[in-house]
Amino acid sequence: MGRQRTKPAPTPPTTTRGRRTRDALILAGREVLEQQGWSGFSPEAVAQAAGVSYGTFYTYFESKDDLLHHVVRSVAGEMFASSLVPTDTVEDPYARIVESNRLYLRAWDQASKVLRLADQGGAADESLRKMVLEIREFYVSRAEKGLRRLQEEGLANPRLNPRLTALALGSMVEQVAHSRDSLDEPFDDEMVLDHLSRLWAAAIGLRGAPDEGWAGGRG
Amino acid sequence: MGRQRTKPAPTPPTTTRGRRTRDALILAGREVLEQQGWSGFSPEAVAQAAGVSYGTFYTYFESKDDLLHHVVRSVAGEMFASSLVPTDTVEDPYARIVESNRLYLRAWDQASKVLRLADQGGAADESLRKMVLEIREFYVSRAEKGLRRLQEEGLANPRLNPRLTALALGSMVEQVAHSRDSLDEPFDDEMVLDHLSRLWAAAIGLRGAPDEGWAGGRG
Amino acid sequence: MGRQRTKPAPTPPTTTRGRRTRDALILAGREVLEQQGWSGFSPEAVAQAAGVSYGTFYTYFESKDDLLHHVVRSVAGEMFASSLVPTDTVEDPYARIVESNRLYLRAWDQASKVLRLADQGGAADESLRKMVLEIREFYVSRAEKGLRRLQEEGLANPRLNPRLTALALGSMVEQVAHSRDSLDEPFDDEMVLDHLSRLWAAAIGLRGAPDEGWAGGRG
Amino acid sequence: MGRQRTKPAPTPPTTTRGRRTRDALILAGREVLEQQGWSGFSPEAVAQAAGVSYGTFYTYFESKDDLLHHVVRSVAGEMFASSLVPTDTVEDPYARIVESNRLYLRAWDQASKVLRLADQGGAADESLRKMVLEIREFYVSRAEKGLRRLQEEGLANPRLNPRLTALALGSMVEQVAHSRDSLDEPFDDEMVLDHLSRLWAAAIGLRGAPDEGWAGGRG
DNA sequence: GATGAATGAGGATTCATTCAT
DNA sequence: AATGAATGAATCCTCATTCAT
Repeated sequence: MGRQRTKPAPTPPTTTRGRRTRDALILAGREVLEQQGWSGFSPEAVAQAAGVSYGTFYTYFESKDDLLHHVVRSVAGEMFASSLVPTDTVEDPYARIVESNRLYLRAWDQASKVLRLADQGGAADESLRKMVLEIREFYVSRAEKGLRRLQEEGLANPRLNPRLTALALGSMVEQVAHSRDSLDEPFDDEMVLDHLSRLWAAAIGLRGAPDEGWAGGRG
Repeated sequence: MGRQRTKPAPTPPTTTRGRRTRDALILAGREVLEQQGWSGFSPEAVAQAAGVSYGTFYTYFESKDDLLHHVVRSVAGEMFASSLVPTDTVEDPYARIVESNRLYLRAWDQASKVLRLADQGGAADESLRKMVLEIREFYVSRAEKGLRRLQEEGLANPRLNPRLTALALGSMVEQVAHSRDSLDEPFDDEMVLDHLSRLWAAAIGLRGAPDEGWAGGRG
Repeated sequence: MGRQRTKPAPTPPTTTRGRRTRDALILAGREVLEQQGWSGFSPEAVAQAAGVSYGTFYTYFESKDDLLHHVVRSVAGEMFASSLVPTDTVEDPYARIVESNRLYLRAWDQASKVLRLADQGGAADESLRKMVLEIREFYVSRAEKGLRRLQEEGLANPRLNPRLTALALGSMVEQVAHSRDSLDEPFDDEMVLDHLSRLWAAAIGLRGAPDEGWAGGRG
Repeated sequence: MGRQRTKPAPTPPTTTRGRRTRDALILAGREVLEQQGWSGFSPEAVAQAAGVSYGTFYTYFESKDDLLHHVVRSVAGEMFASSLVPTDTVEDPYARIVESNRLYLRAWDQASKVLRLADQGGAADESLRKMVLEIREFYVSRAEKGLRRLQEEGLANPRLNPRLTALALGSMVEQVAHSRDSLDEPFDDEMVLDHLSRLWAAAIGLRGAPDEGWAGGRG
């Protein structure tokens, strides 16, 4: 008797004002998450940070988790967008590594807080974890392809497993990006980028890398 | 003059039975944390996992946070303990890198879940974050010293900043240890250890490393 | 730097409905306290007495103690308000004593339960005790001034310390007001008021008091 | 089938050691109550104050309330004991008032904290309230008898209701005894006793009282 | 759409009391 | 008789979500 009353899933806003409020909430959610972590991430705090009242939150989002998804998706989207910069035009392999790392470093710098949180999941949410894995996969497989090509061209150590190597070196960049702001140490951006790139190049035995045969020739 | 009604911080158990219960709670806390994350980490769940009633929880710990501290401290203690294995007896530099990585990898494998959670802090607890940083620092500075010595002996690339390099390569190992179990991929332990060590050695330009002059001589 | 995660002190209600609910809770708190004492004074009981759910309690009060403060403040406010009745228009000193006592008696009658409880403090709360002391002080110092004037006019025994005397006689009235309802005895209001006033007047040796030279002459 | 298992009501201790422990607990209970009020009055706190372990508490007392009864009974007993000092030997009525007040004041000084607490009852315990009333009654009826005799002898105002008057003046003394230590003011014991007695005497119109016809004769 | 008051299930904590040693 | 660990019902409080205006 009577229709099953499910919660009226918030519809996308139709007015400009609605869209603006919605975007403000997503942005505020991200900020709260970055600055206060899980413990501060409440609908109330987010609404307040966005400058709207508590009730408005539920005008746009089904639940707290719903907002979280939108936040993560937004961050992920940003990462993908930033990675679309074409690096293939660069000819020099080492320069390409530097550019890749620059992008990866910058992207993780922005996103690491939110993505790490998503990785461990408030409610052990599988779909969030997946999203994070997809992002990693995107970068890792790009690095893997790059390495494989270099190996084929005889410019990199062919004895390395491209997948595992890409994973390890990507891990290096990601973790440095993340832990950098926990440090007291004053490594400036360029120095970090320079070292990561040189370590990366040397690790894969890149021909023509800056540190190749660092002592001016081998024995 | 206003008397301070502080909660009487639980005293350490005096009997054997007490100590056993307490230890069981810490262990159970760790297991719950590893298996269920924040969301499952409740005094009740921990007490149940330890096979005691939840009232007993408060016989030994002031609060949920108090237990968390003890869990983290215990994990940290384990990491330090495992690192005390003397590697200095090994003569060959590359073998030493392998051994170091084996230990680090194994240690993080055990501890990474708890430590990552602590890093992001349930209650944004500063002291927990510090504990995690201390652990990292311990390993990083050990790697730093090792690298510095190799540089002095002319066995590693002297143009690398030892601190930053140690940080980056340590990050690589830590992050691989952590992300390994999120992966579908079947890289076995020895293969991972082998690659990480070779990448590490190549990255610092170690003389006599397995991949040195990987193509049997440079063009 | 360690961010302080303080509970967001409930904001005063902005709407009429809110204010009504809040007031109802304070009133209910007082009733519960009067009728059931400490042991019945729970957020749940108060909310129920106010006809709202217990969650609502925390919309307006930080804690049980917070409500207690508001209740006491409200009672205290009432006492002060009731004391603002001008008695200075009355010319006859004895009539003035009677009026003062009538007010004091009535005020304590209303308030004594709550104030006694506050005096002994659920949480040994210093600020509550202070509030009670302030109320006493208000009445005592008023009586003190009255007595001093009578002494100056030669209408009261000048050998009495005005402060100590006011304290003692005020104590008499307060304690009678309080203990009256513990008694089985059927002293009606007017009789009590009459006796207290006559005792008071006689105690300070008021000229022209009802019982002055009670036997129609000494000697 | 088997006896009804009621809790084995603690038997009075048989050994000297047992009696000593028991007494220590009652004394400790009183001290805790005086110093910390209800909120601090826990079996654990009492046991600790008595220097025994928590469990021992229940060797001697059925429950927390049981101890409370014993404490109150002990305080009451002390009050009664102190009142047994014979004052009837004193001939001068005013001197007798002074002596009575001295005893009452001293007795309440000791006992007021505990008795006030008992009066309001942790668990609204009727029997405790009764005990307090009995104590008051004891003193009040004694004062009442004294007043009645004085009235019969033509030494006090016969128009006063002896019962109500005794109640009021007893209230004065009791309340002053209680509130004295809340005060900042430095009224010394003798001064307080002196004023209370003179106010009392004047209030009942005692012939031959110190302040009778304070101005050296009436109109 | 927006608001903020209201809701109550769920989680943390206390503490009087019991029990095994 | 003494000890102190163990128990769990009762209590305080939180916070995601709903609702009346």
